[in-house]
Amino acid sequence: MQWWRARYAARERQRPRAGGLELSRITRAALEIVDAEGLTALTMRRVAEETGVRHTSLYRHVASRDELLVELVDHVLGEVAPRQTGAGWRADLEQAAHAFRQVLLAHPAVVPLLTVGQLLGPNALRGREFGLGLLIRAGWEPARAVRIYLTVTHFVIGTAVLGTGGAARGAGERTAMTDLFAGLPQYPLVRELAGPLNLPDGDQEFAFGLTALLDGIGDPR
Amino acid sequence: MQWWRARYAARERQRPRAGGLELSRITRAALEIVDAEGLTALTMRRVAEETGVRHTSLYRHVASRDELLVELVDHVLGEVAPRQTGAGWRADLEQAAHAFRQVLLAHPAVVPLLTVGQLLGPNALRGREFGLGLLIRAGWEPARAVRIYLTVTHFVIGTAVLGTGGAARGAGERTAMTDLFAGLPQYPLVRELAGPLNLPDGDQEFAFGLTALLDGIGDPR
DNA sequence: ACCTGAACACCGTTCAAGT
DNA sequence: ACCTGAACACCGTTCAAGT
Repeated sequence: MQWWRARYAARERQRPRAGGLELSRITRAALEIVDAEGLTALTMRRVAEETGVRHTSLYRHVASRDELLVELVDHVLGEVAPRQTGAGWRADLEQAAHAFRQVLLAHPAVVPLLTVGQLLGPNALRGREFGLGLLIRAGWEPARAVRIYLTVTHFVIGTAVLGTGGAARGAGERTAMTDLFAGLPQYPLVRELAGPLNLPDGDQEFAFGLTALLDGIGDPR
Repeated sequence: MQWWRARYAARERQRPRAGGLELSRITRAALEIVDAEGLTALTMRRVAEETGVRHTSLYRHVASRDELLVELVDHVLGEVAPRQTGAGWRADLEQAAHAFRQVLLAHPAVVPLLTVGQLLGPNALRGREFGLGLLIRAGWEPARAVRIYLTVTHFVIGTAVLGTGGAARGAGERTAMTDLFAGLPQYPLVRELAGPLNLPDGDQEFAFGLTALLDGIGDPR
């Protein structure tokens, strides 16, 4: 998207009135709503209500609801704070992946939004720079570093988006599912393994997958 | 979701009038709309128009738009036809993963829907049975088989959902992105690697990730 | 430059009424 | 049992008018 270039330019034009609206207030209100009540609760009217303004005023700061969502995503990405462990590139990468995952788990309603477009906001780019630097300093050839960076990033987002969909199910739903399976004799394995299949252990699956992925990737050179 | 149990029951109650509506006609119309014009074009009014009926009639066959989406997802899953290669469990699993991916690529607008809930339709369960059978026959311990099956399945869906978001960008958008990066000196690596970072080679990334994943998983025992 | 009020087109869903 | 028509509440977005 060339959105971000236009956004960067639009922000310069902004000259907030004393006590008036600001983009950051809108984004913050949006995140609060979404954290508390999910994505469907995030309407322009609701955001306006929360920021003490009429909903049509929002269009002065944001071109559309979609643009608000893009801003929201990068705002959340700003919470990721990867650090160097001093224990080598793989430990650094694993630490960054876990830090990223933790932020996503803290804002499950935002996660689906990470899949709709490219992540090109300032915070997303900061993360890219960090990840690529890590891998290149470790000796990976640039093209390979890009591949590894994208693969791991997509793995983190992918497991998060699938986990939060499934994580919505409580214990009640889980037993209902086991009941459902019990009534389907045509799928013996599905039925027999209903327990582990329906256990929402996203963290273990994440750790298993990340380890396998990095084991398979190996070392530079 | 206990949806499916209710759905299975509701279908029994159905007694279609000659020339009347049928769930399968609704689902097929929905897929056509979504394939041609994307998910936002899939409104109840639009589906009704396509099936030659008033939009309120749809609620006789489907409880809500969400339920229509669930039916649509399982309908698409029905197109996946994994087969045994005779070249071992890993080849079988890779073949199934590719077959799954191909179906998802053929219906990009449906892909995001695979992330909203559990996949419990009849076609989804058929796929589970196939995948689990494959792994258990290969000698994997049941709990391990479940883990591997879910990890690979989630990998396929995850890369598809992220790829189709990025795949929307044409050549024009790609150069616009490279231009954007060129103007951001604070991210030297992002800037230097803009080419590979913005090249939409989802298939290669998929192959790379799947190979790494399975390499890392290793062999049974 | 920013905010407001009225208005538009478009949703999903409900329900009483017909056959 | 299935289909229809009218109606409801709720969206995102536009635009002329105010300060």
